[in-house]
Amino acid sequence: MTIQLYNTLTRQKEPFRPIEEGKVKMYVCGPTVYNYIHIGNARPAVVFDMVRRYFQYRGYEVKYISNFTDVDDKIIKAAEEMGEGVMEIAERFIEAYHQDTAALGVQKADLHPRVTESMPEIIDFIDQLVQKGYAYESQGDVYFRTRRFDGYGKLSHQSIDDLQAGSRVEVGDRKEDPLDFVLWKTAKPGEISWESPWGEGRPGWHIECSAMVKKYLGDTIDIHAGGQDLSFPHHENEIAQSEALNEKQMANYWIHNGYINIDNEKMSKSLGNFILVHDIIKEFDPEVVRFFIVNAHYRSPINFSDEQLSSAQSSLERIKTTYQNLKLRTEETADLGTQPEKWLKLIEEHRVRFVEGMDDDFNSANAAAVIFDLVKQANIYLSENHTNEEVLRAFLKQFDDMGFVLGMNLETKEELLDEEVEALIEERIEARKERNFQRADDIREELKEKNILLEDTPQGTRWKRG
RNA sequence: GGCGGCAUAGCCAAGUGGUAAGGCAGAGGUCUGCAAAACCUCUAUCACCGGUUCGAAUCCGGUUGUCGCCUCCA
Repeated sequence: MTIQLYNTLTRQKEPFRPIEEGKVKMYVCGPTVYNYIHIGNARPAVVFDMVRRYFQYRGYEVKYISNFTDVDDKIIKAAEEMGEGVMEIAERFIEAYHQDTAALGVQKADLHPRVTESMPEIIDFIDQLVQKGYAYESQGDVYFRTRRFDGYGKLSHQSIDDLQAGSRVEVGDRKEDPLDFVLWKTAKPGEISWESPWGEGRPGWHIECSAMVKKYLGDTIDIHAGGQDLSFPHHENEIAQSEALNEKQMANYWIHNGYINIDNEKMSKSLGNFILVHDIIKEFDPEVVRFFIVNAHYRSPINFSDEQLSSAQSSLERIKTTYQNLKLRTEETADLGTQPEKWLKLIEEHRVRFVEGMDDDFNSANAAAVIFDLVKQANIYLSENHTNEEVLRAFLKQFDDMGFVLGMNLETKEELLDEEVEALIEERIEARKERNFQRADDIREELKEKNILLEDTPQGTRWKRG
């Protein structure tokens, strides 16, 4: 089976065929760093991390690049408001980005190139477009001649005339045509700027990705990804720039994640209805947030609410409890289970179903359903008196693999309890042996107030944090 | 105005031609000293109308609702 993925370019699912056997070159548009990231920004980070993990799981070598836009109008504005330098602001929020995404289980990209570190390539890119007649200088700005590029609109499936008919296309008096977009902006006095053949200035927003993709991954890459709102105009413009210059298809597959909504409306910085990852992880475990995101298909819009997160929390708890119980049982089981073959076969069937789910355009919602099915089977198995170590390990291995792909670490950190609590648990075990249930219940109640929940299982008393 | 998505149980969410995955919540039962966890059982004909088909949530046409893109945005 090959992996099928929905290509925005063709609007259909296509089998994935890499440019180079066994390898995936992938570029994901990263954030403009002038604030903490919100949940909407977190979604592409999480889902494309999952895509990357799945390719890894399937044995591909993935080269994954994600940029930082560290100079642009919004950062300049933020810098003015906060009375800080542009570079300082960017640096601070890049650091915060790494912290927040790491909390969400996102692996770092192989490279996180920044605009300010790619200036020679960007300038060179623009220069070549000018030489080829695809761009022109106008009072220190440089614009792309949109109509010159034949395929314009092929990603967003809009005809160039429809776009022009849209009333919102900005008409700049420096432009030859309202559809033209800026590649290089001349600097206002005092603004951060770089030298160029067209004077002091800085890059327009779209050119950076074209330049970085070319520099780090080449003229044609396998997958270019980003949020749905980037498909137009950002990705459309990237295609125009790159393909005008390179005369090769920029990316074979374009994939876009759906929005995160609040009260059914798109979460966005400009609407102001956003929730920062930074804040939400004070309330919910970051892995709950990740599970919530991964539990829906990446192209579907999802509504964000505390209620939904609580639901995700309970769901995740179910998986973890079973995983824990499997672990516990391996420590004390003997190899005397009956019919191990039957169970090993069943686990294998779940493995196959999981792969089928993920192969189908990274359908993690279906993949998650497989996990829950396996949880149920594991629970049934655990209720048997005799278990077999090989089977238990096979269950654990399968959960580990699926957890890796979805980015969930099912292992709980070994936490130590303080001596006082330790002693109370011991006392309670004794009390129960003596059938002094009153005392046992009192202790359980007392520990509950300390957020430590006790569970009496056939294998003994277990505790967990509430 | 142009283009596109979505509409499945109380909530969330898969399913794109053969009679509705999974999770959360709820009800009943089993197990347990009790509780927790777990297991078993129960809860939908898929917005509406019409068409194609032996057969449609799934295809086609229309209606309604809703969201989004066409402007910075993940």
